[in-house]
Amino acid sequence: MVRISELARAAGVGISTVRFYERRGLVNPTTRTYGGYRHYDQEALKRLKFIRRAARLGFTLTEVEQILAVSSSPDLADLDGVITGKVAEIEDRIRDLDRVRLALLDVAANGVQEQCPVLAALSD
Amino acid sequence: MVRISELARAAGVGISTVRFYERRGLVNPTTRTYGGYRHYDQEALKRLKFIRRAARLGFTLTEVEQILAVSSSPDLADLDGVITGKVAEIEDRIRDLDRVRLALLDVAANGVQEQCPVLAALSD
DNA sequence: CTTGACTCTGCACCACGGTGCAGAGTCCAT
DNA sequence: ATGGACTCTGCACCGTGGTGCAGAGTCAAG
Repeated sequence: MVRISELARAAGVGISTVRFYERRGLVNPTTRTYGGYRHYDQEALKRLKFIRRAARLGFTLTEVEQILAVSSSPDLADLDGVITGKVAEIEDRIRDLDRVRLALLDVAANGVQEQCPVLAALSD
Repeated sequence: MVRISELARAAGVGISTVRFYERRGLVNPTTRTYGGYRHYDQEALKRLKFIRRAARLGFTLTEVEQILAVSSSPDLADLDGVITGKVAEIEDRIRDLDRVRLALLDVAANGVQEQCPVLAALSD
C-alpha cells in the first residue's frame, strides 16, 4: 500500500493527474485512511500505466474506460460483441500504422517518387 | 481544382478545420484566385485524409508535420536516422496495440482470471 | 505533542485541436 | 449587372486532458 505521491512517481504521472483519473472513474484508491488519505495497491499502478499507454495509442479516456470495463466485467455473456468490435478497431489501427511504417521504409530505400508513398499509405 | 467546401466535404472535415491545418502549415491551397479563394488539387485531398487518420492513430499534428516533412524532403541524405526513429516509434505502438488485442481476445475466450490480461498487456 | 512533509478539496487555469460567428468581399449563372 | 451561394479574415469560444494553487487538515518521526 502506497500513497498518492509514490503511486504517481511509480507510474510517471503527476499527483493531480491521478486525482483527475479518479474523477473520471478510471482509478480508485483501494482504501482511504480516516483522515481521507488515498492508499493504493499494485493493481492501481497497473491501471495507471495502462491508461497512459493506451492514451498514447490514441484512445480517448472514454475508450480506455470501455476497454477496462470490458476486461473486468463479471458478466461474460454477450460481452463478445463488444470485444469483437474493439478488436476490429484495434486491428484497423495496426493496419494503418503498418502502412505508414512501410511507406516510410519505402522512402528511406527509394527516395520520394512521383507519388508520395506516405500519403498513399492512408488514402484508402 | 476544387474550392474549400468541396475539399472539406471530400475529406470529411469542416471548412474551418482545413483553414486551421493551413495555419499549422499542413495543407496549402495549390493556387488562389485574384479574389483570394483557395483552390485545391487531388494531392491536397490526400494530405487531408492522411492528417486525419494519422491524428486518429495518436500522432500530434506536430508529429504528422514531421512525418510529412520526412516523406517529401528533397534532400535524402541523412534522413535515414529520422525515418528509422519514426519507424521504431510506430513499431512500438503496433506492439502495444497487438498486446491489447490479444488480451481482449483472451478475455473473450477465457474470461477474466485472477490477473487481468488486459491490464497486464501494457504493464511493461 | 510538536513539527515538517505530505495530502485533502475546490477551483482556476493551461495547451491542443478544432469550431463558429461577423462583416466584408467574390464568384458565376441568369 | 445583379442575386444568391460561397469565401475571405480575424477573433472568440469549445471539449478534452490535464496542471497548479490556496487554505485547511493529516501523518508519523522524534
